[in-house]
Amino acid sequence: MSGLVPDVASGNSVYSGDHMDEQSWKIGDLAAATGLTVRALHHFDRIGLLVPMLRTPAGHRLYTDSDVRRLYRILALRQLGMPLAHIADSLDGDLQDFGSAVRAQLSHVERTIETHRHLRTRLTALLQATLRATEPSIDQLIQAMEALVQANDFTPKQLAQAKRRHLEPGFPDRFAGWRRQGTEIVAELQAHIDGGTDPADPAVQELTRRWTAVIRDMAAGEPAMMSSIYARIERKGPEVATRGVLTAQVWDYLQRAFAVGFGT
Amino acid sequence: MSGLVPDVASGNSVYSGDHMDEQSWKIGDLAAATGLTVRALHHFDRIGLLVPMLRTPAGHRLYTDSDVRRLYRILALRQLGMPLAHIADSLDGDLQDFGSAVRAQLSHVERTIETHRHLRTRLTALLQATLRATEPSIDQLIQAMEALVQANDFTPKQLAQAKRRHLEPGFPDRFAGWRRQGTEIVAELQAHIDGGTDPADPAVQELTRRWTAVIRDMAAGEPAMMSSIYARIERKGPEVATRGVLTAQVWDYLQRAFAVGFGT
DNA sequence: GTGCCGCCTGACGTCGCGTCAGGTGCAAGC
DNA sequence: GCTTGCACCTGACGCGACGTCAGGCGGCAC
Repeated sequence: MSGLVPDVASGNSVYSGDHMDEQSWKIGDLAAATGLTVRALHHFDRIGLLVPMLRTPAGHRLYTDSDVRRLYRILALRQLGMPLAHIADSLDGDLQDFGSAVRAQLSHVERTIETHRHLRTRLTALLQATLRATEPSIDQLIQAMEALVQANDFTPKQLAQAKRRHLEPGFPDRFAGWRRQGTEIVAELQAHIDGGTDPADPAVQELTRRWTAVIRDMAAGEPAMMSSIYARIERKGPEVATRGVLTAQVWDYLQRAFAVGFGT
Repeated sequence: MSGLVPDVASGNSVYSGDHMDEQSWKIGDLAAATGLTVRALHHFDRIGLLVPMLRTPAGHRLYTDSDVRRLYRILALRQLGMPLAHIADSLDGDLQDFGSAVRAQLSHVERTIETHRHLRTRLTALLQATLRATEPSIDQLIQAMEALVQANDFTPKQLAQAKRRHLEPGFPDRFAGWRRQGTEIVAELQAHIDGGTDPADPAVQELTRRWTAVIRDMAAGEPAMMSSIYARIERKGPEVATRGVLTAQVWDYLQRAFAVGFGT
């Protein structure tokens, strides 16, 4: 990018017509200098975003100094993820347009981040619920997915089963055990966050496995139930759904660690 | 969604041909029940994702029970943001395919989140640098954008000016003042984070304004310099770039607050 | 003259549909 | 039997930012 100067020495870029002294770039040189493709510059030309001021008699595009300056601005705005049409409006319009275009882009980016955060939650939950369970059958998969998609937290069947388990002898002790283990894991994760540990670190990955084991135990090994638990966390928020065990910060970190772990 | 049962009572959905007892849905009913459009179901048919098993003599599509079950699975996977082609592969293939498709989707989502976080940083930085400064000229805009795009932190000109300012009398005091104010603002933001305050809250918005004022003061009001500061934060990370004043968590919160503030 | 590289234009494909346009099926009211 | 109106059909274009041919021309080295 910083080497974007006219290639006068080689003579390649200078149109040796009437205006010997005017600097101009051929499309290939400009593409190489900016890292764009020739096709992209063709495209910019076609849509009127960057129409080169000169052509050779043979019809070859020649980009002048002012064209290159405009291209600079285009690339800067493109780096912000702005649509080319908005870039054209901004460059041809006034500052007012520019401000609103940037704001529109910002709110769009913000929405994208939010929706993808939810997607990530659902994806990690699904992997959690199925792929590490013993022999995940198609039916279990479907149930897990449906649990994720459903609007309410738990199905009547799940509630009935939960009630039965609730009445089993020793249940309160097991429940207290889950809380204790969860709190421990969260505390260790928080320590890693404060220490700046990478989520891919083996110690963190081990913590994710311990976390999964606790949840799986709570769900009695049923993927659909595990999905429901994660769906509940997503909808109610980590603090409410886990009654204070999990914080938003740790939950985000945990998911990043999951994502890394599954990626390998 | 939960009301997805064949509309037998009205008789609308039953093909009264040879198989009176077979339940089937017409495309409009199915669309209404699932919240999809008829066009989307046409599309699924066209690409082979969901081809209804029956047609009336007139060529109208009739979706059977098994078609509806398949549609359920399709929608569940679509909720995960998966491309339709991958959905088809997953449903027609084995569990292995499914697992890798989910993992691929997860890593894709993770990348999207990361890139959009960077975009958000650049956008807020640009708004910070230009739109609240006094009369942001086109040249200032361009400079601010270039500062954001450039690979190195500060331009030689900026470094020279910084050195001059460094030697001014009273500079160490002003510098200490910026640090103190920054630390205060960060502490208050952290309190809001812990308290679960919405980033749109007026108190938080006021803190963003105070933050901007400090940065603007540091940059001597020059948009390009402000951009460079934010670019530095993005590249080096908040902790390193601010030498411990700003944490990653507060930085994220601050940007969300910016996004909300500019959106209004 | 010939070969090669760079340039040109035009057109199709991507992804997930939305949105017409033009035609048919089917039930109800006249 | 005829019209009205709604649901359905197929086919085609559009979006966004280009990638990827296909077919042909320009210019330079040998």
